[in-house]
Amino acid sequence: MSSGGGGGGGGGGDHHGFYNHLARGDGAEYVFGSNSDMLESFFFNQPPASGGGSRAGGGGADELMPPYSSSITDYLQGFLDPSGLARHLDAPTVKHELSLDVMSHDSQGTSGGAAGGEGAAAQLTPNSSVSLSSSDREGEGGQPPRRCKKKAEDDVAAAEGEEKDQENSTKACRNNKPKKKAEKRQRQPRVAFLTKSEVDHLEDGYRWRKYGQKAVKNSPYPRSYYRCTTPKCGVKKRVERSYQDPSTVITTYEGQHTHHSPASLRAGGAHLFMPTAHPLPPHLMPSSAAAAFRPDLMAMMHPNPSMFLPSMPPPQIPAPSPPPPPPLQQHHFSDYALLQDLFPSTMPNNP
DNA sequence: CGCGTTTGACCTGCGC
DNA sequence: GCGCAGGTCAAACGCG
Repeated sequence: MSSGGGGGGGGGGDHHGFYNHLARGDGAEYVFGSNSDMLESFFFNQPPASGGGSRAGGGGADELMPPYSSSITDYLQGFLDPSGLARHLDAPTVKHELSLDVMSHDSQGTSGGAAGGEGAAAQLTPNSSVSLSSSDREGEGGQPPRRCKKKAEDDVAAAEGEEKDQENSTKACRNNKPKKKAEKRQRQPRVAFLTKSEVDHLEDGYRWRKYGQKAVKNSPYPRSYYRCTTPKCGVKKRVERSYQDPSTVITTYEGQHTHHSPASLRAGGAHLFMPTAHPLPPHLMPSSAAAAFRPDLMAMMHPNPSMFLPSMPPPQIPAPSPPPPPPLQQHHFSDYALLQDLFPSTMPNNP
């Protein structure tokens, strides 16, 4: 509904390279990346299935990892859902993935973010400093107190044509809602993905229920809010389209699943799926980790002309002597340019 | 009928 | 304190 499906297309531009940016001050931020060009890069930078097999290599990433290695590992272990990966790869609308951004939020991140992709954009500054919080105001599966029902009142009011009474009763009811002022709203760590896709809601192996949609300031594309439908699982995700690059979908996950992916269970892949709770879609894992686990699937992820957007430069047909992969730093810079392009308000001019 | 989406209203936090 | 914008709720609605 919302976005007219990738129609905007255009702005794509040069979206090569990958992100492996990690930053920490008092908080954590990770930006992994993935696209067709960077698959090899992941291989270059990290041994498959090594302890941090899922880490993004290169740069100063490694030295930044230790404090968060467990979290990252947990996240990325969760990526290893072959069924989800396979299904994702089967989806014709998904062109390729651009990045994932593991971020943590405290209450500061809940509002007032940068215009446009707040979730992802607000955390893309390399020097950002956000505390890692693992609690949520809704607690483990605990929903906030529900508001009183309004329907009965509405019906009665409508029947009697007493709009004022309805309004009063509604407001009075809301006033009865206990307000937890002392408990500051806290967020669970978030993970944002930038995904090249024509569809907003990407299949990720979990079942989601949409519970809201909001217009995003300075963006023609609305933001959709989803919640995991599994009982006691409070994982949420937000899906929005980048207004700078309409072909890019920003998916932000919040919380950790307390269950396996239904898709992985159906596909009999549970044995491959690490039991670690995590919020991330299995198909959005760093490619090297995927390859380490499923080399067969990895082959599917290599550049394929049919998987490129019109705006994407045509894939290089391997010449008899294929050119060596570009230096890693080159990826870094092109990626940073992309991030600047996507989130100009949050990216410093120079890395 | 069950489940998921749509949509308007309301809540909440933050900046000015 | 006020206004704005993000986030959430829940009735209404649609679909299989």
